[in-house]
Amino acid sequence: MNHLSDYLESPIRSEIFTGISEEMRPKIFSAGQRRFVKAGTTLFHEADAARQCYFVQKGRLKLTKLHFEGKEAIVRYISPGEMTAAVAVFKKNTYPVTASAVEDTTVVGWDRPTILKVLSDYPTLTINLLNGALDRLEDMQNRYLELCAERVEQRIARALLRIMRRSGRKIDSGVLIDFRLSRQDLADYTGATLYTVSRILSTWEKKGWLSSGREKIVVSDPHALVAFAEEG
Amino acid sequence: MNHLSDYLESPIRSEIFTGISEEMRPKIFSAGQRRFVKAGTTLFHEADAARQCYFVQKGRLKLTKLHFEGKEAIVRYISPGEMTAAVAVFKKNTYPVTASAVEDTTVVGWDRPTILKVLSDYPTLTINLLNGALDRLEDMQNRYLELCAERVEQRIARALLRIMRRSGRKIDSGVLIDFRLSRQDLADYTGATLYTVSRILSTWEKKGWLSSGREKIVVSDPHALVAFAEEG
DNA sequence: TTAGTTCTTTGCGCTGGCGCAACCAAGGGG
DNA sequence: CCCCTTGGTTGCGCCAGCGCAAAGAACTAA
Repeated sequence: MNHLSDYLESPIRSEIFTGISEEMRPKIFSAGQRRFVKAGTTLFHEADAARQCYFVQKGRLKLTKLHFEGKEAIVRYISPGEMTAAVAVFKKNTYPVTASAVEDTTVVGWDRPTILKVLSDYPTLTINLLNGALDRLEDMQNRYLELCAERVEQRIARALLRIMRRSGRKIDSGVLIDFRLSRQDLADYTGATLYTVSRILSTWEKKGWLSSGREKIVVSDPHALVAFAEEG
Repeated sequence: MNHLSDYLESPIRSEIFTGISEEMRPKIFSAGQRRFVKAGTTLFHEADAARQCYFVQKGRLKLTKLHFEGKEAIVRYISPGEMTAAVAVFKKNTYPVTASAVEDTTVVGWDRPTILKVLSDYPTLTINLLNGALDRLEDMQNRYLELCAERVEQRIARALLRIMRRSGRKIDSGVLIDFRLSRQDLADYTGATLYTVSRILSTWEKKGWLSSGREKIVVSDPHALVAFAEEG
């Protein structure tokens, strides 16, 4: 028997602070600036000069890349406890993505001189950052392979599972994805279109695998989705 | 007037050793083991325990990921002066990709304890590794966006340009891609099929943009390719 | 409550690109 | 030199998924 909670990750996983004692963390945070990002607004824009890197305390960020006409791809969602824009620390570059808040979000931001100081005080942090970058690289490579090798239906199944694992909340009827996620978002995340996503979710709803509303999805049978994603 | 050489990168770019004095480099190399990888053979396999990371001295590696039935995706080509499998250093993980030699290749490999020692002796190296990982992440994100937003023709154009920039050699008739690159390889690199790639290269050959033979491509009009890739 | 906006659903027709099949061309080993 | 393997080309049919259009549903502001 499979339990719904088997499909969820532990709520907050600040791998970034692994090896840093609890007492030190407030000191690190106080070196940065806390900032509130209202739902729907933008924290930083792709191609802007990268001045700060951020830690998400509460809420959720959406990282997107825009293609020159119209289409956008969702690169990743950032949950509480994760960092983003590490690029701002090490490269005198521009942001490679746009970060916007899916819901009201609070972040802590450090500018380059500050974070460099912090990193030299706590060398473990550099290693943790590198680990994070390697994780994201691997994740991206996996999604790239899926995009090459699988058809839309499978990719959507995987996307739902991936998002569910990181941002799912168990409720009576199944696992609720606990932020606003539209058909368009899922399409941008999987390289499909809004129409196709809508049609596929409809079929799955009829099969009883999930139930969905406006910008809301509850996965009621994750196991069926997994089976579907794995099968040929 | 555009010169062909405008489209090429400088031949060897060991960003990994930026900030490390020339005298030190032999010491770092001698801490590792030199290894010869015959064309067509495999240096390491996806999912094997990651024991060593590698620096390519000569030749060329192909990094691929295999999907469970059949299809494979080319994640990246590694040219002389670049490192790969940094994951072996920091994570007690498995390799996320397979590395095979496209041509006869020599690498230097370090196992975890050795490279950790080296890194603590030369802290700049850690930063350089992180920089490299961030570059590759960005590259992957770009290709992901392209795969979502563009059609095959454009992706193939971009792929050719990308490969040409890193591995092109100027000859009389244009820029020669200086390793064996089959239609299948290009297809695996762009998420297309062998047939489609073949058809597209044929059309471009008729237009005079390139000339190609068995596992060989010479781009004679890079500018036309750029224009094609950029246009809608 | 109403009007306006934003998100979703679904029918329908179209097409980019896949993939088979059959054939051609270039190496390479003996 | 010939044979055999490996890679490339091209015609043909097919279908997954796109994208328009039009209607419906849910939220929002006034």
